[in-house]
Amino acid sequence: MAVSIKDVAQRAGVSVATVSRVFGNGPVSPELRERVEKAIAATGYRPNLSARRLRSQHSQTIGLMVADIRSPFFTALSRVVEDEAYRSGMRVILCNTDESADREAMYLRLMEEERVTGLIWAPTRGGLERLADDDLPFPVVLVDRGGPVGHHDSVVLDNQQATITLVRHLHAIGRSHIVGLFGNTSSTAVDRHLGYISATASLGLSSEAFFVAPNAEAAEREILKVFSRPDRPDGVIASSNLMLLGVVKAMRRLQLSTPEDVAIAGFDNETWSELVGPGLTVIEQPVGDIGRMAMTLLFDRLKAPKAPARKVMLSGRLIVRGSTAPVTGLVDEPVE
Amino acid sequence: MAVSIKDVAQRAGVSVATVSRVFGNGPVSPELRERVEKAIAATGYRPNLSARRLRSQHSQTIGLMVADIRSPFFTALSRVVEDEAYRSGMRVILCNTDESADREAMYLRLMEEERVTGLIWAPTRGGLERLADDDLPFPVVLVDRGGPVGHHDSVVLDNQQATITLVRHLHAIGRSHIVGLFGNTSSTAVDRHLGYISATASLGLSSEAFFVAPNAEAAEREILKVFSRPDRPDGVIASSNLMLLGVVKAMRRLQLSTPEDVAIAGFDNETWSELVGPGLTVIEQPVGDIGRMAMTLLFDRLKAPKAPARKVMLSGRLIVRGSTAPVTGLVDEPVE
DNA sequence: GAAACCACTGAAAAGGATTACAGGAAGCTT
DNA sequence: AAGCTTCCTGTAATCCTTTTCAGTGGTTTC
Repeated sequence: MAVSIKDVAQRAGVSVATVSRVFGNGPVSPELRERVEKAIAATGYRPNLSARRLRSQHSQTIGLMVADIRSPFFTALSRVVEDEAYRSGMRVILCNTDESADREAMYLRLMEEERVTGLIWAPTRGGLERLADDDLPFPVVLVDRGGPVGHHDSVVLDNQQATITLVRHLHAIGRSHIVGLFGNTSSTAVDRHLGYISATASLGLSSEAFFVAPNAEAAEREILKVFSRPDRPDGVIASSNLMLLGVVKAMRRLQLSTPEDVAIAGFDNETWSELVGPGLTVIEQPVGDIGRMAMTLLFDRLKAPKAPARKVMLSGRLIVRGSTAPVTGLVDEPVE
Repeated sequence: MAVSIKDVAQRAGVSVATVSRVFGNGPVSPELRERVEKAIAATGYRPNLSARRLRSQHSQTIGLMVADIRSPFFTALSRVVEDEAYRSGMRVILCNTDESADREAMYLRLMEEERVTGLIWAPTRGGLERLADDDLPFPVVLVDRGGPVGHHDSVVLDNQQATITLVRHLHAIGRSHIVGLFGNTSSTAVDRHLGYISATASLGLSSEAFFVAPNAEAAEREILKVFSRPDRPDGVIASSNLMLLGVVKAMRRLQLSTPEDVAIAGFDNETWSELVGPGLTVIEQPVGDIGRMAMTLLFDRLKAPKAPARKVMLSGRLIVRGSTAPVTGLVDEPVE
């Protein structure tokens, strides 16, 4: 049996309340405090967090639910959230939903059982819909994927604007047949698609969007299919990091060169983004700010449960690299 | 106040013991079971895990301590560990130590307070040393970084052999001046360095190793320094994924081409490894197997606390890509 | 028909902390 | 010197479950 607060109290010749107060910074005379601290050191006592949580009725735990921690954006996000949490003496429970609504539901139940203080969640579209009905016993901050501002706080990239920026950029370097490749599970893709539609329309460009599972393999397959048609696009915008990699792979497979034959761009900046092919043009998400803002929204919500929901949109930053470098002699200009 | 087991019992007209037994699959008559289940559904009751853990004296929680979840190997590892854990009804507490012994110590204390069932840990060299003294109240499985088989189970790549494979491969494509770049915090780097020494020696090659912080920036700086000297190496082996990216960056900066001027190779295969530069030659670690084996060792250890410690070594797989493609006309052969 | 057994069920005792409450000693005020 | 604070300290209740133990009623066995 592990040493409990009772053993420490006995050894220090004080009551358990006093030992507890030494931990909780309650009023304890210097003399007793020292005796207790000695007893703690001697016994190697460690407070039992389950007991503490049960009695004090707060778990000091927040949940983090994402599709897959291996997706670079979520990797970075989780690191920020964990750091912020530990800094405030909180613990994080991480769940990978794999974009499955069933797993989301299962993990939501787990969150309830853990009595989490709050949840930071990048929901699927299905999960988002269900969330409207369910009312959960803890505050939820949606992250990365928000939907319209409704019952819950959220912090997302300004996806629409970011995609408009990408389309405009491709247009500016002389591309006119730009296809969009989007994920088929998240609201993020919906917003980015909206931006794509709006930008192509306002520039008088053709508009053609494809929705696939948000991973490299599906993206590669789809692009291979699209590019097997006679009228080849000269630009591709991919809605995520991994999908962009799929596009690059497809280009290799088709022996098309970037940016000469096709200019490509996407989302999320990583260490390797500048090293893939001629360097990938991307919208960099301020993932640190997103994570910290999510935590801030969560803590604010805990203080003011009734305050109106807030939706925070952060802007992305366009990083231009070789994959969208201007190519002279393209399109109308005759090649020498 | 949330609904507790008492409320459910009352509503179902049974004792709390019966409700508890419904969850624990104890003996309950079909009739009562149904009444209880109805009451659970009606009240939306969720068992309180803190109370359960306190009473039943097992936390169903395992700790996972790694340097940084953003390091690709650890990202993948954490995903495997989480999956396996949830499959067995366990939860995972993830900690990022940033290679700091202080943070390791701090998180070890946290693990004790959480009463974790066991810990999977990629320790720093300092942490490994301290571990010999400390005796922790839960089993520890070392992963990725093992040191000599001592008091604890471990599962690691056969780092020495893997590095020998890399050196031999570079030699086989005609490189003779191969430098090694290793991390300065982990035992992994020590083992890889050993392999490097042994391979270069047995092949009669020069041997020159550099130890830096295990990230892209430090690696890039070091390589820039090394390559500013008159006698330029024609091969580089980097001890991790991120360091290899640093090497690639340095090559770009120096305007050296790969593999013509310098062949480079490293560790860990990622989605983007084949897309960086001409494709990166790497040793792929069986990270899925490593994670699952770690869990297996942990569970075995729980069953047999006194059994002798086991050290499992798994072999890596060499994936040859463009960064070490044979170049005709190199070295001795005259260029036409 | 008594004994043994079986399958359930409930009352009550943990499990290890926090915290409301009350008490005691010392220091101040009047 | 009585009365009031102030500052510590200890007692005991409480958080929500699981689990032991002691039935209870019914069935089988001899």
